Amino acid sequence: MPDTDQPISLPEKPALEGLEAKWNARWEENGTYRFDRSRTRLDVYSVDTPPPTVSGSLHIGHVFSFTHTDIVARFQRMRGREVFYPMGWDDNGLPTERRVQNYYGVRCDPSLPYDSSFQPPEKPPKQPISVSRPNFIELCNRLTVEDEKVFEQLWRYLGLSVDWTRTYATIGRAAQRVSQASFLRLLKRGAAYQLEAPTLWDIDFRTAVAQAELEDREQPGAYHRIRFEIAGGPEGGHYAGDRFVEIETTRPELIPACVALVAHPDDHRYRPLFGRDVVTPLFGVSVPVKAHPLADPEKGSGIAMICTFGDLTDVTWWRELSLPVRAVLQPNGAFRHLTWGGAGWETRDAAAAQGAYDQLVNLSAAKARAKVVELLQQSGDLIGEPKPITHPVKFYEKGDRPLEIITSRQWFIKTMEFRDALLERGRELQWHPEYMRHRYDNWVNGLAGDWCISRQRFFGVPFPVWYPVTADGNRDYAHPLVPDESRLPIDPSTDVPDGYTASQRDQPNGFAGDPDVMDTWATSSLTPQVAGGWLEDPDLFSRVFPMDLRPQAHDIIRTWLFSTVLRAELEHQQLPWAHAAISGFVVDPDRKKMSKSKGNVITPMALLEEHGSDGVRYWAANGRPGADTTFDPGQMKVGRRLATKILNASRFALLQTEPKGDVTAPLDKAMLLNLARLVTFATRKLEEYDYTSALSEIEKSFWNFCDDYIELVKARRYGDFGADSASSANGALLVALETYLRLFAPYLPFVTEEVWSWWRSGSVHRAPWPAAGALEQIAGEGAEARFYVDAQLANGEIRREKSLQGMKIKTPVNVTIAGDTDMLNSLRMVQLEIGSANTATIVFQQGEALQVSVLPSEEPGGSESHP
RNA sequence: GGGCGGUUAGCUCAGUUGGUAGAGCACCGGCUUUACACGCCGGGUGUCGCAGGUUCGAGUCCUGCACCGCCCACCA
Repeated sequence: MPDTDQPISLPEKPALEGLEAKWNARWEENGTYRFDRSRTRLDVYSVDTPPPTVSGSLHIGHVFSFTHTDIVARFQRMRGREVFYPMGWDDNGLPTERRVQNYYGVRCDPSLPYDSSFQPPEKPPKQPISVSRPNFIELCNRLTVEDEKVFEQLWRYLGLSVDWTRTYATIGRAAQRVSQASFLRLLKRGAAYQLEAPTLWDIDFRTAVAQAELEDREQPGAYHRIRFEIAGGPEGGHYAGDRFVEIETTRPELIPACVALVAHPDDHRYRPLFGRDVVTPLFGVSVPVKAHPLADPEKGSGIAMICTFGDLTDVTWWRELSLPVRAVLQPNGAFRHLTWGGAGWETRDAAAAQGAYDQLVNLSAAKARAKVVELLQQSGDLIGEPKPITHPVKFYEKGDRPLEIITSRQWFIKTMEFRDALLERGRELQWHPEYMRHRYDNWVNGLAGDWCISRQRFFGVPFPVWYPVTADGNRDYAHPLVPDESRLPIDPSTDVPDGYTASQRDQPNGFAGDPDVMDTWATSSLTPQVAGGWLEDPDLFSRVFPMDLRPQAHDIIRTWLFSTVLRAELEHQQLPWAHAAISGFVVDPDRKKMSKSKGNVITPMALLEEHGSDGVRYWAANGRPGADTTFDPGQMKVGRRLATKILNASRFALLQTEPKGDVTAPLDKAMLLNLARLVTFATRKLEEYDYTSALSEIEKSFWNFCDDYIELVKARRYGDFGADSASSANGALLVALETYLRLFAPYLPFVTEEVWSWWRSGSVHRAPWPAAGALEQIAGEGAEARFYVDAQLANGEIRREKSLQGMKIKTPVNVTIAGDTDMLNSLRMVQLEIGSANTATIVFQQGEALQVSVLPSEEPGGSESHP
């Protein structure tokens, strides 16, 4: 029997308004969600929270998926696990960099020393001020702190049961320290390395990008059919008598970068040419014709031009066929100056080549293409007209122009040699839903190279290395200088390596800092280590790692999820978490992903204020793991109605609690048995991360409880049939109320806490999750679930008949119920309640199926329904 | 090109191991029932994407196809 362990205090007219503010204040005051670090790993349930990007704004999709995590966290907390639920802010990376530049009117110049007295002007100046990287980071911290306050306010209002003393930022000290230390350890073990190699390059951001950040976009282009002269004239094979071989390309501007032609080894058309040279049009460079199985005889003319570099296939061919490099593009995407005729640029006519090439210098790829086409037409080397096509082109996901491939020095983390281990980890991980595993497998199987983690940007975690500068002023990349781990985090643009003085920076026989920063994912791939205090607090780390849950969206499986698995494999040789719960997107009614602009039109806060946090959470809870869910204010209204119903039903249950005693009435016992079944079902579903199925059953059961059980038990509860049956009803009502409040608590934290406070001390969110066994015990001997089920069935039939006959609920009636022996035996146990609820006099009749007939009676009903 | 998911009432979605199609919303009718009009009672609505197959029986299993969405792919 639940105790009203404090005097019951019921509001006259309970309402949902203001519950968010009221309870957030109490939860904060009482430390309701504070993590108790004295608990051991087995008792802990730890969550690797996704840090939202702070430079944008939170949208409805965030509210959606973060609610899912919170439901799971609250459930686990009530199950007795100590929940480690931190919150991170992703303020590291390009988006913040751009925002800070515009907001303060500054530009980062990593060559400048730190200026501790620097203050940005009131208004951003027209001419941006150059500041050092540490100054820049200070400004980023200053601005993001403001944004993070707004985010935290929204999360609190939504009711996330986060421990707000445990926040971290991806640009914060802890994250930098962890990122740098992990990097240094990888470097020491040879799992991180530096390489000068062709790299995917964004010409606008002027930085390398990783495979995971690519996306294909359909772009208009054209096949250009171009002839190459066969060196040494016509001879043999298919090409007997031909002076030329024709290729097709979408990038004719790269002819000056051409290093070979390639065809499939089995392609009989081109076999005679293998081993021979051809001459590039316009530039007169002799290049070999090579054979390689990647060449597709079906594509174009079946023979392709290899340039350094037009696409990733070029890189493969270049590497596997050991071809030279002829680089023509600069980091900004424009053609560079170069002199023809020298080493590597041999041509049979240097003057002609120079004359053609000089017309391309400083042009973008698109403009150079038009110019080359013009030149090819003049020279007669373009065969026919270009054929327009649309084809997929690789872009940086945040970029506006196609990526180029440019040779540069970059840091990599080894991934290719761990591919099998990573696939195995993917199998070990428990995915929710299961099928999301395929995305991971797909990605790992498709990995094309090691992970490029360096970015030629400023606002990120710096690489904690310097290079010795030789006597002749060159950097000695082969022997990087690294700090001791205890010095971390460091910024090599201002900090000085051990054994050197600041005056030796960039001097002969001195040192130079690595200018690059790490990719955002190189830091956020370490969120379990950052949040769990890997280096700062090993004791804490041992209590929370490996974590239980990684919640995230499916679009970043290839980035965040994959890279976190990789880092944990490299660092700890184990999975970073046991479960991954993948949430879907919020889509608008046209099945399109909700755009940011749309999300901004309906701000999350406005939704929460209109429908209440519990209402919005209810809608979110209807989105199963992995399923895209339609934005639907209608569901939020339904959720709000449910919350209101909980207020009112609870008020009814608590309005009169005396006399209160053991549960003895068959209907009451049966109701509790059914509740026990619900608890069993909901618990199983929640353990399986199927919070949606659990909620829908809890909700269905609760509405039945309100509309059927409460109506059936009302007269008895008011004392119409004596104190004993009233005390059973009161006892059962309180048990049921307590159970429903706990079942709803993970979903509707505000209304359940409010009602809990009317009659119980402490927080419902720290109360134990209901146990089916306890309910069965209260129901006791002789309880049978079907009494409740049959009572609802018969009650429904009588209501329907009365409604169809146009009667009022209170119209007295004579009811004949026919049914088989079992049914009649069952209904006799609840005859009193069915009769009183319908003002009916009931007669039973042996029959086959349940059949109910209703006739109006002359006398006031009810009295004759006494047993 | 490869993979994954979806296609069930006007809308949003459930349909557990194959056994006569469900819920909510919306809509319509009725109800001042002392917890609740943010309520209560009742009502109609479906060739379960298409075509085959297995089975006594298929929304559910198998095969193929179509459409929608997403992921991946070396894109000359």
